Amino acid sequence: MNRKTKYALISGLILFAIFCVRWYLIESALVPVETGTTIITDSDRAFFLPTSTTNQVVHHNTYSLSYSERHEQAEWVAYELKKSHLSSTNHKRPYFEIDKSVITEAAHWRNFKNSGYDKGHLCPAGDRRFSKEAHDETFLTSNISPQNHDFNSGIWNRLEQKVRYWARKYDGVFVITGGVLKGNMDAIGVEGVSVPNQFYKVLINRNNETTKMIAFLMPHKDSKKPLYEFVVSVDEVEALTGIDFFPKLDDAIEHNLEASNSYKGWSF
DNA sequence: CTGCCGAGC
DNA sequence: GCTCGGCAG
Repeated sequence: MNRKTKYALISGLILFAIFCVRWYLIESALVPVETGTTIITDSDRAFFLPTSTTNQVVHHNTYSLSYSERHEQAEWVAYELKKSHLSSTNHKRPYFEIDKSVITEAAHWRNFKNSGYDKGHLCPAGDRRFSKEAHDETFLTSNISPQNHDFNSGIWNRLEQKVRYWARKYDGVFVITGGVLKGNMDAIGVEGVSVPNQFYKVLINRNNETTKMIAFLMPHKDSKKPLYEFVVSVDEVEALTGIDFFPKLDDAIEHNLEASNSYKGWSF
């Protein structure tokens, strides 16, 4: 073996080793990775983004998410719902696609086939009707969680409609939503997508001088109860999920608002 | 609105 | 495999 070949071989091995180590670090969530189709710079979305407990954040054009490889779904999905986003345009529902921006590989929709669970949107298609691109972007498997159909089309749907109502009434809200990926959960499909026992939504609205927030925590089952009975403090959702919701918000404001479970200022 | 599924190509 | 259209909560 000549010198040149030896050099090529060794440098190849080193590069391969680096690749393996990097992959291991990403897979075990030891280093943060940030990927996606867009770069968030200076916007409300960048400001209101929660922390990631899984170290894997993906930015799409109209929403961001933190992916949990272990549970094969997002631990949160975050997006702005502006008043101007609200639209009655109908789009054809496309097929769900695997989110290629998820490095550890997002789940295949086949996991949901015959599972008895809906492919429940986290960022609802109904919130992204202002363009075909935005609408289709919600049909990624990184944006869905297994949901009981009665829950999805029932109380969860009612909550999503309430969010649209507030977006119109209060000139936009920022939404963070997901399943609580804790405790003993059922799992579906070959890849074992976890079925959350609870789902949450955290909303914030900032207008001129005032900032207000509200959080909901719901058991994964349908209910006829009024929505306000599911209001909790943001602190409670944080304690449950380990997610820090508004790390960039002024500490004093953050502390007060997150401790409150009052829904004053949010009309039902 | 939220979805699923079967027929037909 | 994909698309259309019907059906259900």
